Amino acid sequence: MNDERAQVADFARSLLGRTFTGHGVAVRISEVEAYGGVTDPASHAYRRTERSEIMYGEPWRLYVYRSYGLHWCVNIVTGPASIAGAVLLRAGSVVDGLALARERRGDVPDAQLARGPGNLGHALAITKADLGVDVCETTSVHLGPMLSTPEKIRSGPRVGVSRAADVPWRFWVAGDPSVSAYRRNPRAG
DNA sequence: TAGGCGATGACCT
DNA sequence: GGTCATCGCCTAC
Repeated sequence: MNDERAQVADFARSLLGRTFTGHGVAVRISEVEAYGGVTDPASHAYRRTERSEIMYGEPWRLYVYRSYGLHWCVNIVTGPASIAGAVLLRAGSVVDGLALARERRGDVPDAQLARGPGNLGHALAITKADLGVDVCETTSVHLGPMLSTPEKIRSGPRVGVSRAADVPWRFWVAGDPSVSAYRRNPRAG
């Protein structure tokens, strides 16, 4: 089981530096969080419900959910299906479609266009309509190639989760200005 | 069927 | 540093 959990963390790290395109805007991924599925109390897949069902299926699918009624958060299902792992895309820097991203996000500094999971989803115009798409297919939402290997990857506790908050499964590119600030969930103890 | 709560972000002091 | 908007989903009744 530990090996499978390590796979999810490796998957998360491997996404850093890759591009992710959503409806005409592309970002270079700078921050992610890994969720270990059935063995991870912080994961939506910890309980198998209709919503989390997609994480028990094929890897490379998009899992989109709404947070606090306002924000769309973007996850990539990693597999293996036996543990229902997924990786949350938390932040990135816009590398293509800058004008469109600015239009969607309004008057904010470029480094903040896709800073934080809600903002990233907004900049890429990801909604529930994109739930379940295969990100390896070159459609309006897809995962692109590695732009450049990140020089230094750092890790730390995940942001905002109230359970298993001390598991260091947040990974980010050191020094990247688009990485969001760490904030601990007040319920995490 | 009702109530509680959250993998957030923006704005306030 | 603290507060709050806002609504879909999950759980308990």
